[in-house]
Amino acid sequence: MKKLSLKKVTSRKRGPGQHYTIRYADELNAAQHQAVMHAGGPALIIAGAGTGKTRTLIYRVARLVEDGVDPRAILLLTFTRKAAGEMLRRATMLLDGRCEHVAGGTFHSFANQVLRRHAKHIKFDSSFSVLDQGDAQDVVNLLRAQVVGSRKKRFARKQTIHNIISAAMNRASSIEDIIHNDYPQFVEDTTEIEYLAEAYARYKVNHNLMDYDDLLFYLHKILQEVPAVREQVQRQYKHVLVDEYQDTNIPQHEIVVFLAGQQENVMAVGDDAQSIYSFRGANFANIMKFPQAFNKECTIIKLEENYRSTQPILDLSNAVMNAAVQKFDKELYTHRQAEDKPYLIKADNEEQQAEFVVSQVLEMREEGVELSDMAVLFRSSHHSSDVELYLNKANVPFQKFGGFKFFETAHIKDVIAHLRVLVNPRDAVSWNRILLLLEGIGPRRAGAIVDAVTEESATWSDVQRFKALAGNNTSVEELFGMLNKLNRKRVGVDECVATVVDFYWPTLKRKYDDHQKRSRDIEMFQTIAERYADLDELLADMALEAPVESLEDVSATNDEDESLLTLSTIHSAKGLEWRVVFVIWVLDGRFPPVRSFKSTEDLEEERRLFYVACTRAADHLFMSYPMNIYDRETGMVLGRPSRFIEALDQELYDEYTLEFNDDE
DNA sequence: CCAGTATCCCTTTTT
DNA sequence: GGGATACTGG
Repeated sequence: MKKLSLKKVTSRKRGPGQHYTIRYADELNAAQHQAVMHAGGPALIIAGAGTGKTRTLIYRVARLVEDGVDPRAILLLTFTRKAAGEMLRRATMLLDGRCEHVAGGTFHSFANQVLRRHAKHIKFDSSFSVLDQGDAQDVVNLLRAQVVGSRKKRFARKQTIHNIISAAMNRASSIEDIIHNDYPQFVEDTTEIEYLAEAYARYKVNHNLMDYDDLLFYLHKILQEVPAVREQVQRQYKHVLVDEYQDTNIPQHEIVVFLAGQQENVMAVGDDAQSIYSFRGANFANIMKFPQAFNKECTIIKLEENYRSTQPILDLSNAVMNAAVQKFDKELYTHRQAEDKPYLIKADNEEQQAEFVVSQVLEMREEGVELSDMAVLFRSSHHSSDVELYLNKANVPFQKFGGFKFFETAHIKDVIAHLRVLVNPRDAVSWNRILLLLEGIGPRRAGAIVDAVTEESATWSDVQRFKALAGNNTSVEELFGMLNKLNRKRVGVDECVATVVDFYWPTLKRKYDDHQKRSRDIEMFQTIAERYADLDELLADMALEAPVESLEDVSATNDEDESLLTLSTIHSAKGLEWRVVFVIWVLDGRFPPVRSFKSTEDLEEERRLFYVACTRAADHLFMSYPMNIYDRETGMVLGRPSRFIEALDQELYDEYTLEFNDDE
């Protein structure tokens, strides 16, 4: 079966294939090898789950570097920072340290880098602040107040308004269309929302702020409208590799086309069956249209052999996708046989489901499976709360991905807001936030001070003026005293953060009953902040590449090498794999959720999400659901397994109920 | 003008 | 369980 290949031993002549240290042909299958060796021009790799997509990208990076391509001229775009870091680490292990210099990261962090360098072309200052989701909503809320006053009826909430504006950007569509299609209940408010969208855009320009969508929008704009920047970027990157292409939206797709330049050395990797980000404007049709975007002919390569999962797991996963409305032209196969079929576990209630997961995890650990080889996956981040509780009880260390993030908690954002005004004094939202924390300052006085302090001619030393605006409130004086001190003395990041934390400490105690727990988070933040030499960089990273772990694991990870169980939303689990995977809450109404029932499109996205969940498992797949759960929204009593499972041939899985054992 | 409380509504996934 | 809003008391 093994192919023989000729290998030159002594030749040091330049040219492809004559000086490789890695035996590509032996270590890759034919399709992977073709992708790795692809010389240049556009290429699309359609890669099913577990078919060695990441491996292929890594080997390609190594191959390019071995062929003498400057690592800094290779750009590797991914969706999560986790994925980018992991890939470069593996490439470095495979080849050598040269791979560390490969340019890479998420679309957003790449945009951030380019835009800071060329900010003047789009009339921004290079010290612009990046707004995360919550910050962006706060800005919208500030403007919303102007509109809402004149209305009797309930007006859309800040989150909804921001979602609409964001959806219009990401789908390259108009506000009107988005409201019409997705938010019909706000059709009469279209004019106001359109006005708010404009006001929001203006506000961000005036205050030197960018949200996530702006990063992509302005990168797109600068590449389109400023030839000098476009050509410079195109010269810099000789090869562009994009992972998870099925999750790109229209602006991202166009950015990739710009980056490709004349040479069109761009390789996109993705799986149409794993498109799970349509809420962000991604459309799996994008990946289908990819080949037409270029002048040169696009090479298309399919990877279909799965190296991850056993055949029974693949059989079930394939069956899930075969029932899709839009069929995908792909059937995964493997040589990994096993007798163990996926398990479907019917629990009486939520607690029993959680107990089952924990006891099964412990049992597998007894059998020698590391905790880090196991994961519990779920549709929505709050689905894991019972499991978390029981894991804590049983002293099982875990880390959780997805859902609410550490840096989005109120107290951390409070501290960050103080730092933000130091870097960007025009950041009115942060000013507003920190002023409202002071005792005796409400929306009115805060607003007056924000106006005064963000004026063009304002100087912070004008403390008495600000104090007067707040009815001679002394805490205003203290705040400005602290900020002025930091502003004058160019202190290090660590000292700066320490000063702010000291100042914030009494507020924390006053505002939160659980300040003990929260102060530990703040200590954690300080530890992270100390690693930075530059405040700008710290703040940009907090919005763009903040660690995704939530609080729980912070206490759990004290022990460096301790093996941790993973809890994760399915979205955050994309691209990862574990030997043992639990998918919990596979209850019709939770997964898929009730709200997706009436739309075929939404249901199909849920189906793909379910497919992603199942294909994370290498050896064992446990799916569980509790019986008889009441749904407050609809008043329905839910009790059936997910329709994706009910539609399957019963031969594909084994069904179990739970019995109590007394030997605990 | 601020702070505290009561009430109603909505509740996904990520950069 | 959190956010927005309305109302009350200081």
